[in-house]
Amino acid sequence: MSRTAAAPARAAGKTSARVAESADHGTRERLLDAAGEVFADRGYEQATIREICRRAGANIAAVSYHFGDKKTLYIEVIAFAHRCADEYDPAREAANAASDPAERLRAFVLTFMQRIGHKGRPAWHARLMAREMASPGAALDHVVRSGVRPKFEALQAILRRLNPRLGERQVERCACSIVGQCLIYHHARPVLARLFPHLRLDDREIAQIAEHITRFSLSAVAQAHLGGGDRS
Amino acid sequence: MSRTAAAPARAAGKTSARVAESADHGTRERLLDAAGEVFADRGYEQATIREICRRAGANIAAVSYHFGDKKTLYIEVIAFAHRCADEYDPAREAANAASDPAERLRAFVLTFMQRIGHKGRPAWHARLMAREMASPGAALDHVVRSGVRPKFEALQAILRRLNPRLGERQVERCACSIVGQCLIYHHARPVLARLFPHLRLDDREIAQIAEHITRFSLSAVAQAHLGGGDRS
DNA sequence: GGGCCTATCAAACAGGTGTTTCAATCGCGT
DNA sequence: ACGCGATTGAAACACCTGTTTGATAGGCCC
Repeated sequence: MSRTAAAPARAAGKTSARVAESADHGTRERLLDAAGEVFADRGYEQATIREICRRAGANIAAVSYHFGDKKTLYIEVIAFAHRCADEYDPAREAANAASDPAERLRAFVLTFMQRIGHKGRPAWHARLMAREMASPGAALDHVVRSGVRPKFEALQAILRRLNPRLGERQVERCACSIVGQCLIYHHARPVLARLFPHLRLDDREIAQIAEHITRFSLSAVAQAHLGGGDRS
Repeated sequence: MSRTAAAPARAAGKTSARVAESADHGTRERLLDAAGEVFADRGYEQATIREICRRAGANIAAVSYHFGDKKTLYIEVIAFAHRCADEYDPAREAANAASDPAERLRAFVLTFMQRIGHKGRPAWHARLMAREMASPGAALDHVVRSGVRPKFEALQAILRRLNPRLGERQVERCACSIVGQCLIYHHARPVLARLFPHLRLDDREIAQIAEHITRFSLSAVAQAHLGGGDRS
């Protein structure tokens, strides 16, 4: 019942090697793009295949045909977002690889905040990640493994260089503190908008907030006696 | 169509003044309790009336009868959670009213973290609030006005006493930084669980994390030159 | 041109949702 | 005991969800 032939969905993904740029480029990619936006806006459960297909100008059966499943579509959207993010990142990241740790932290926070804040068109990548972090979906493991963990370890490396006296648990908790400071502007945006009506979160303000978070965290990390727990 | 008589739901809410403790105490309150838990766990859209009624041991029509609507039930659950939280709080808060600001911050963070972390039975209040903060539902305005804003202003008062040289915007951003550090352990719990398998978030660890956040923030707030933006 | 695979379409399907309906039951005042 | 309102019960309603179906074109190679 659930798996009749399983051929069409796989066929589109495997055998269309040379058609991937002519015929497939139309619906399949348009579907990925629309799905990313809808998933980022509404969340996995709340997003409907019908709206995705409507935005992509495709038929309702297109998702079933090209991806076979809503869950599979979601996973491939995550992977697609990942590919897009990866080819946008390494330039900036490599450039700051050699600079001093404080500058690296500043760049890390600024990049994070910019990705979160931008409401612009092709910016559902970060929103999707944040959404997936908040409510675990089908692709959480994949997102964590290849998206979140690398960033987190990069941040932890920066922290260790900033203050070599920090224990491993302290490094982890400082990383959580920094990421948490950034994420609240995404997770609690509606609340913050009501609390602080003057909040606008445009480019200038995002840069200011990133600078605040950077200095806030630099001051804190510089303190050696952050302890309280085990030093592991 | 949508509103036939509207009598039964209102009748239960208004005319049952003296029955509110005998007959109503059974289903209505049991419904509120179950709904709070389900709403906190699954979120508004994902929570089903059938599961709420099943947990409350009530019929499917009970919600429609006692509250008339799923949205109305949700709003009353928020109000109910608020009532419960208010009668649990002022004791602790008043006790620390006179102590020094650093101790007040420590108490604030610890209370916040305990409420967030506890998975225990009657602890869906904070989880509900956090859930509502992340995804704005029907009762967001009410939650912010009477639930979040007072806490936030209390925190800002503490910060002003900690460092009187802070500008107003800086106070706001420091408050966001502190709340953000706490909230990540709730919003991103599944991710953190995968990133740090050793994380257990029991009472002892929550106390340690609260202590970390407190010291982290105290070090940062103590720095005078946090600027970067306007001083407003 | 004739088959054959790929892609799209409208329509329908099974399942789950919030809500309503109407009969049956309970509790209590008279 | 009776009657009446408040409350509960099982079934049905209309709607929306993801998924499947069978038909219909379109391109491509032999």
